[in-house]
Amino acid sequence: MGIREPLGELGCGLSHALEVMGERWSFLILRAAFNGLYHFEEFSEELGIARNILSNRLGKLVENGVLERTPCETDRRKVEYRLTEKGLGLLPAMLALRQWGETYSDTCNRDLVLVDCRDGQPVKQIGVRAHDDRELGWHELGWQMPDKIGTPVDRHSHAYTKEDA
Amino acid sequence: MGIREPLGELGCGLSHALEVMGERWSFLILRAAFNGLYHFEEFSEELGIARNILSNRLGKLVENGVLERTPCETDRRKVEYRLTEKGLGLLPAMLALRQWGETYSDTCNRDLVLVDCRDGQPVKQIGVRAHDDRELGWHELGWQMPDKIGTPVDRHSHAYTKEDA
DNA sequence: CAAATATGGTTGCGAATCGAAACTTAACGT
DNA sequence: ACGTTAAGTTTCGATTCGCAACCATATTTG
Repeated sequence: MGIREPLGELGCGLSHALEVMGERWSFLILRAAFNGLYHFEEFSEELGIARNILSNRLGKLVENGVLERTPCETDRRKVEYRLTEKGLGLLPAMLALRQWGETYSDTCNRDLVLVDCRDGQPVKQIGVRAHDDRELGWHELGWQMPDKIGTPVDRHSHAYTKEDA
Repeated sequence: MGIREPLGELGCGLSHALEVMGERWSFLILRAAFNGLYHFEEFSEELGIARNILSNRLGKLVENGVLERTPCETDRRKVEYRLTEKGLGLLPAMLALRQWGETYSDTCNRDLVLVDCRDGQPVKQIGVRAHDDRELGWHELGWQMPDKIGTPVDRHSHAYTKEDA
């Protein structure tokens, strides 16, 4: 029956990431946190999310170490949700998603550009880089076992199968 | 009532990306597609996802231009789902998520490393880069209006508010 | 050709999750 | 003391999910 298998059994880090961030609203809450929102009511108002869901998601993000929950010193009704280091580590993933969305949506808002605040120049499109900084496409990539690193991979010689994972 | 507001009203490209990829399983289907799976039964077996949900997700991914659905030439019972250019464009986002998951999960599988298949060297950690390739953290970034690009941004001089968006 | 099998779904139904609004609890502010 | 604000919790109906069974078509087998 409808019991949700944790998804974490699917092996790779992606599954873990999705367990933490894969629910509706999680990424938008994160975006709001990146944009400097701290309080429950701020998230609620900004996102228009139902309060019970917001409560649940914030709890889960805290539980998973993405946000830190601290009662406010000056006003003890308030609670502050702040990004942890782990949460900040999601910036590349979030930005990559955003850039992808911007590239392929014709309706989304492009009024603000993410820039290097030192010089005001836009950041680069996020991509996959080799150790020597070359940009790599999917066809230039392959999976290798940790003990065989450094051995070139004959990509596309075989399709992916369970045995590979 | 539980009617799902499209989320797309939240402005930026992230909302659009989440509308396309934000549902449970979507990213794992994509990962499977990147790993060379083409057919309904392959996805079904690999992921253990319910068939109706798989059908629905594949349909949505096709509808959104991430996958292309083509009946197989040689066996017309079969259907091939292949990544489009738009779908391939999700590689950085997916990899960033995976890397994040690997960094912060202690249980996930690290038996395979993504490498540059030319030389077998692992790819770099995905990050945000300035136009001159410096790596940037969140505190070095700011939002700028398109017509003011090139003007340094005084980050953190003000918190994010609705007016900024 | 008929029957069996493979592939890619669709349908029905119960369980889990989501969403909106009302309610609760505790802390300020005056 | 009284109203207000902040952060949730509860309630309840709507939606979605997961499982199993069923269906439609194409291919293989006898």
